[in-house]
Amino acid sequence: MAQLKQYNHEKIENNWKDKWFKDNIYEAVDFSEKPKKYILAELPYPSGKSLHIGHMMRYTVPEIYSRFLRMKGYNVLFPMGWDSFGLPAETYAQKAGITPQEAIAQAAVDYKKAMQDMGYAIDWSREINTCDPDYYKWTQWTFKKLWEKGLAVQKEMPVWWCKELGVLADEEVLPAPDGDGRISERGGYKVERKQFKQWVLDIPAYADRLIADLDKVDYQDSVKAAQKAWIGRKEGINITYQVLESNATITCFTTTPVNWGATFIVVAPEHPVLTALVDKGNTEVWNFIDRMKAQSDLERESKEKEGVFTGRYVKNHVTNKDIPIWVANFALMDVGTGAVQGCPGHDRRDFEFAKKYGIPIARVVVGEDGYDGPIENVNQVVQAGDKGKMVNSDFLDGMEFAEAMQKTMDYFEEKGWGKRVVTYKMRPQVFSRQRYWGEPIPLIYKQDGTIEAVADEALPVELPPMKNFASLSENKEWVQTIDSAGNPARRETDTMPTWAGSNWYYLRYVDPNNAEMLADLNKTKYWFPVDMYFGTAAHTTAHLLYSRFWFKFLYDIGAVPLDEPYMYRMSGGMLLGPDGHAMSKTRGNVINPQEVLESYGADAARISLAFLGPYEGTYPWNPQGLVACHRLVKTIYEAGGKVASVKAEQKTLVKLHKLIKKTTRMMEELKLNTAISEIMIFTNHIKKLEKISDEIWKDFVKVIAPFMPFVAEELWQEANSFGEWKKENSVHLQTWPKFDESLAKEEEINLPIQINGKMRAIILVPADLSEDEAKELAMKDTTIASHIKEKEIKKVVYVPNKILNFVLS
RNA sequence: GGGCAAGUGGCGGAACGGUAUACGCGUUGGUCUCAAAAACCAAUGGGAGUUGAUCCUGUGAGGGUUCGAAUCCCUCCUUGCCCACCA
Repeated sequence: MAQLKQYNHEKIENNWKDKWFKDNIYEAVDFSEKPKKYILAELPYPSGKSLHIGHMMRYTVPEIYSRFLRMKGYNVLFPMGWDSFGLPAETYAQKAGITPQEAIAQAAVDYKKAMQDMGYAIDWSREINTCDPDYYKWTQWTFKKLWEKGLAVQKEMPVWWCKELGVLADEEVLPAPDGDGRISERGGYKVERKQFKQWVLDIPAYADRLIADLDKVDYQDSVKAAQKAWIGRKEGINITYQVLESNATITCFTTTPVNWGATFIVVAPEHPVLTALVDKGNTEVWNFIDRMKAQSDLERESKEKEGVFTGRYVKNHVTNKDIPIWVANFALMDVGTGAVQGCPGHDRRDFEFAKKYGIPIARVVVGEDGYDGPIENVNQVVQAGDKGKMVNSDFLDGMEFAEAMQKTMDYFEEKGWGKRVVTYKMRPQVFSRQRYWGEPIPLIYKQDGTIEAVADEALPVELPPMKNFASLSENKEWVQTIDSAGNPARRETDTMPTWAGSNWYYLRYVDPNNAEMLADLNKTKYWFPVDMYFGTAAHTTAHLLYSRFWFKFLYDIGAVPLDEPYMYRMSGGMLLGPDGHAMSKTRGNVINPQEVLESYGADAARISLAFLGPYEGTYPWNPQGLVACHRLVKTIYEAGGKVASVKAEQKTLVKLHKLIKKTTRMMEELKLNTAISEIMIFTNHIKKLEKISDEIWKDFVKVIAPFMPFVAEELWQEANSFGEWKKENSVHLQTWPKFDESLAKEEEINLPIQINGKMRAIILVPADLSEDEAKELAMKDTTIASHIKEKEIKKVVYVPNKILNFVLS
């Protein structure tokens, strides 16, 4: 009589959690003989009480994958840490009425516990925390190097500002409910645009390398395309115009050969040339400029095109006509040169503007439709970059658009009117926040106004504890310091943005306690590059790009031995609420992971998350799926009661080896959902058996180990009758089972028979038939025979074990 | 407007150019039960039929390549994501 087993997930999970943790069974060993795999998942920023179920979805798949690799014989690094600086933590602390330090200390404990409850195979000896002074010492150190190399510079930038809260980040600002301007998310105060000095990182200096080195890595094409699009490299020409009756010049950037169609110039309201062009007394123009300056880029966009004529002209080099200079809202100071030559005949935006203000419209490009008559409506505008031929453009006439651009640039350079340039859409990235909760920027202002870096020995510049933690500038005592000469000086009170610490956290994992440098070069050499980087789709552009920049910089200063951190990137979607909408408290569709774990256990939670679909997808949470997964775990556990030392039954053996073969391939391809299907199929088979051979059982338990680590450990210990816990006896340190190709193969197969490519019958035949044997057996099938009758067989296509196709006349 | 994905049952999704819809959910019927739940068994793309061996049709639409297409190619449509008055 089979032993009756009762599945009690709570008991099983509590039994193993602590044992695994105490013995750190998932330790990643530096310089091990085994080949290494570095599996990285984006670290969470703790901004709530504990792990969200969305986090669990993001971590469970990489974690199962890392377990598989460990069992496959790799020395696996699967680390975890906390991205703890920045607004989310600060906001959470404020709501909870505690300091960010307290909030993070508690969150780290809670998040870690939640991950242990899920059974995550993390080497906790490598845990890092970006707000730990021993960590941010090196974030500051790297910033100092960036500053020394001239890659961190100060720049006047428009920022959001309000009297009550000071400078605010974009995400802290909301549109005002009455539609008039913006308000702060917290407090609802009126927010305005102001120019402030900000630290920026000159990431565009690395733009070409960031594009070129994509060839060194193996990201998906879509990820590479996104990286390139974000950088936005463009080749074009800067054309300089002399303003008539003035010393001033205006330089316009263009990528299109449409100078014969340029009928006006438009400059951004912030353009410095305006002071030279427009008289102080010209209130119409200045009022317009002031009104535009008060708006943000965000507000200016999506508004109707609006502009004012400055009263000045330039001469178009090629048409020799005087063309007017306008100021308009759609010209942006930080795109190109802040001035555009308006070519309304081919550019929809210029067209709308010209139409509105009665500026002449000239056609210089003919589209594929060949239409070259007068321009009456928007549909006749040939867009830049479109395939088209030049007309009304002197020596360019008849040329293709792209060729004409090259010729135009040659011509303008020859004449000295312009110069070829490369521009990037990517701009220097703002790197300072006027907030408390971030890494202090390790610079000081001397009495004479010059800037000096804090000495290496004085790093880290620690964040002083503050009760009211709005901004460091409020801490007068901390701000006062002395410079290297011993004179009074003032500390920089800006802190770094959230993404400072997350630019290099993956490096620290290889050597988390190093007090001498970011990470030992040999350890970095051993573990890097990251073999697989899992994260959310939202981080595939900016985070990936900025951290690649940061890493390249570290390479340039000799702090790391290679210049690309990640070999492969896997971007995942979101977990939605059961109703198919993003989880939110207001919708009331938030899933509480604690309840899931209590009711169904970690093993069921893990597989239900991995079973939803491929990692890349976005899925609604499926409560029924969870129940089904719980049933699967329970069935497997109870089947353990039927294990006996009996001879392996052939049929089951074949199914086992097919299971191993398929799951191995699926795990390698990261198709965890189908791997779980295979486990279900095998489980459906063994639950019908009277007795299960222990040899088969042990291999099966190893297969399920990465997916359901708790129940697998329990069953493994039982099956081997291990008494007292020993680390080396853990199922998770065993080797992934090998499959026997001859066993994984069916002896009899269903061979589909087609007539003219149409499926007509399936016959059960021995595997690996010759074509003649297959033909003979197929002919015996009545359906096939009736189809063929006396018709002539023109051709036979036979793919062994796959298909037999008769082509009839 | 640009870039990148993706369109398969009632739903999540399977399918190295070779049996379309594996696995799971849901639904329906059955077993068990006083009854319900749970569990188990069976059926489940649509249609026709002499309803247990058959046929037609079917992977967003339309073409093409092929003995054979969800899969490869072309055109179009739709959806999602990212970027965007980008000069």
